[in-house]
Amino acid sequence: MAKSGPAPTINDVARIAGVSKKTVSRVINRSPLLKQATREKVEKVIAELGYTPNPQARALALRRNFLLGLLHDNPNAQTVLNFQEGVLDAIRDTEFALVVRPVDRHSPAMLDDIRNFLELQRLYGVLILPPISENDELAALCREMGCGYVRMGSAALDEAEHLVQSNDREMVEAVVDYLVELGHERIGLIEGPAGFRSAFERREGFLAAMKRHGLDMPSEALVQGNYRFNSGVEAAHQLLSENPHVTAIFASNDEMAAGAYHAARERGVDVPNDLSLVGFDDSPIAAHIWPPMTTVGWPIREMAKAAALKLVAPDTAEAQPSNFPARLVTRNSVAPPAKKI
Amino acid sequence: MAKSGPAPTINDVARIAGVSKKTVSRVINRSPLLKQATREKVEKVIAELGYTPNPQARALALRRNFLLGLLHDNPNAQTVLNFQEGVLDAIRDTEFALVVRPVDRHSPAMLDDIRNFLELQRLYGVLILPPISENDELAALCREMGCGYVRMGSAALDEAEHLVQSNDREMVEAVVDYLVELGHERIGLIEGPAGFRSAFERREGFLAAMKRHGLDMPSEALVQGNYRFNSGVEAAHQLLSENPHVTAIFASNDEMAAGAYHAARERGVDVPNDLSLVGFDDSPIAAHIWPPMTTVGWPIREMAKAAALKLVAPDTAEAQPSNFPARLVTRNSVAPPAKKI
DNA sequence: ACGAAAAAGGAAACCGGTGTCAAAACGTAT
DNA sequence: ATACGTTTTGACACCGGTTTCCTTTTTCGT
Repeated sequence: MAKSGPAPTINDVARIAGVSKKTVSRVINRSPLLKQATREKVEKVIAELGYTPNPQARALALRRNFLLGLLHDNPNAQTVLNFQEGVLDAIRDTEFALVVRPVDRHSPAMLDDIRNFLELQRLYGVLILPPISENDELAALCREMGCGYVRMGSAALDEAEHLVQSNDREMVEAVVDYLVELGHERIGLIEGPAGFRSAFERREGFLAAMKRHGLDMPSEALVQGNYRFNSGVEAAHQLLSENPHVTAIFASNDEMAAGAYHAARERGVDVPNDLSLVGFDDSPIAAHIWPPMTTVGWPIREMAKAAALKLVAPDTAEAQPSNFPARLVTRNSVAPPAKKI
Repeated sequence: MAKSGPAPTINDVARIAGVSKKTVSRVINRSPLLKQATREKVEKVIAELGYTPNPQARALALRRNFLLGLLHDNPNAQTVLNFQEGVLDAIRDTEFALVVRPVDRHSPAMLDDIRNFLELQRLYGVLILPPISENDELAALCREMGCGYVRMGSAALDEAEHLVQSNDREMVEAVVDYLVELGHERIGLIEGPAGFRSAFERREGFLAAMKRHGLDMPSEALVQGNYRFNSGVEAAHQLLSENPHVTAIFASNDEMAAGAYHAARERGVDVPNDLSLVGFDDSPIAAHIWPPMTTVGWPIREMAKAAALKLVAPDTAEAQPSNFPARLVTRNSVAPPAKKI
């Protein structure tokens, strides 16, 4: 294998193999109309030279590149990283690569930034993670710029072609069913921030299930957080102050649920004996906090893989589902409610 | 602004502005030898057309692209993500983009995988995160392939040009000093896995400080973990069983320290009154666990930015330090040792 | 053995930029 | 007006692939 010096090009291969560029190109692209002997001759030279096609030249000639983008503004690092790994699962051993782009949801220039980014890089397509995946203007921008896109979301945000969906609402209903089955009747909700579709879905699932069970849901039992740890602390304090008879709290994500643990401990409330807690996302903190937290896990890595395949191999991805089932991860933060005094 | 259709090319701009391609190219590249009037004329057309140079064509002509790679195999998601953000800080508003590549340290094919990746993508340069940044073969591979690289590390792994370093050893010494100052004398160590330079540095710092203070360090007070939560649980159990008089434990990272919390709770040992715990990394779990954990934080985002600048703007990066100071983050997992019975 | 169809391979143009080098335009001194 | 040195600008080749279109070779039926 040739070590250093300028990398061999298709011309070098063609010259040494005694064929034309086009023939080499045919070998690379597995064109079927090649004589076996020719193919082998060229392949031998390719192997000897350690030739690899120049991706930039290829991209220019093909008028498309092999870059997938990941747009995210996700408060949960583990989620983002798992997603990256899932995408890599899909594109490993292909010529695609994944470029990441954290964005600032709160910046008024966000859309312009992304437009610049897309213009500059001319990506093959982008994958969009919640919560910004819920931004319809962003999707419109992608369409306008002719950039493929797939959105992850907890609702039917877009056509199946552009969507990989989890069923948050259903899962939250399952959480409530589980708590009710254990005997809980006064259940508090720490919901996520306004404007987040996932927060909306999770709240609606919660309220629907409470209603279905004929349980009372006073407005003081619903407090809003912002998906971050600290807001969970505050929300839990408020909820428990205003509503001391609550025996269980569902928080819209694990960070806030962990905040609720924190608040409970500050108040001397024992989890799970005095108060059951359930989170959502199955992020690492859920497993590492004490006692380990019952939560809802969604198969993010598989979803990421499906999303990437929708872009790079839409034909096979049709076989890939758009809707993914989450599952309840039962650990030790839930117990039957304490007996009334 | 032109909306759809094929993107305008340099030829379109040249034709409409009535100049040659080369002149347009000069405008784009801010060549100083252009008449002001010409420049303005061309700029006007560029603005009207919404023209952006095709990055692939540029990359081909310049024989280099504008892609930075991030190679990592990091157990800590938050660290990786912070690093990504730091790199983005450096390359925002430039034409560079960041492509990520998680690798599997345990795969025997790791180096081949990375070689393929580098050959395929022909990146401008790569940033390498610990622990794989400690792999010298990987650095040699980058050099061999003519790919720029910068390694993050907790020791002098490479020349300054290729290195951004944290001073783990010093910081662990500071941790021990802090504990000793509070009165601790029997301090346990949960070290990281063999083969990790950071684990080595942290252990050496620990042992050096203990020796400096003239403190005894029985071999049972040193237990090895693998940087993961569960190993912290086991290590702490072992350590506390074999060495019940220990009043403080330093764990080589926060995950393992969190595991030690877990073990302490299982044993009915109160943190911090019966046992002080200190971690390393200042990952989110340190702030979210109860009681909040004292740990060592390093300025990963700034380090990432410096690392990226070393690749894309080495002249300015010379001004960027290679060595970054960490700092002790004191929270509530440390207290003076309980009085002897 | 012959002709026609099919298969295989090559020449040249093209993708959209940049580098080289010479020509054109300009300014100034003669 | 002419000559000359500087700025500005353009023509053309090139980066390393792919595509189009056409020629050459092979295969095969009769």
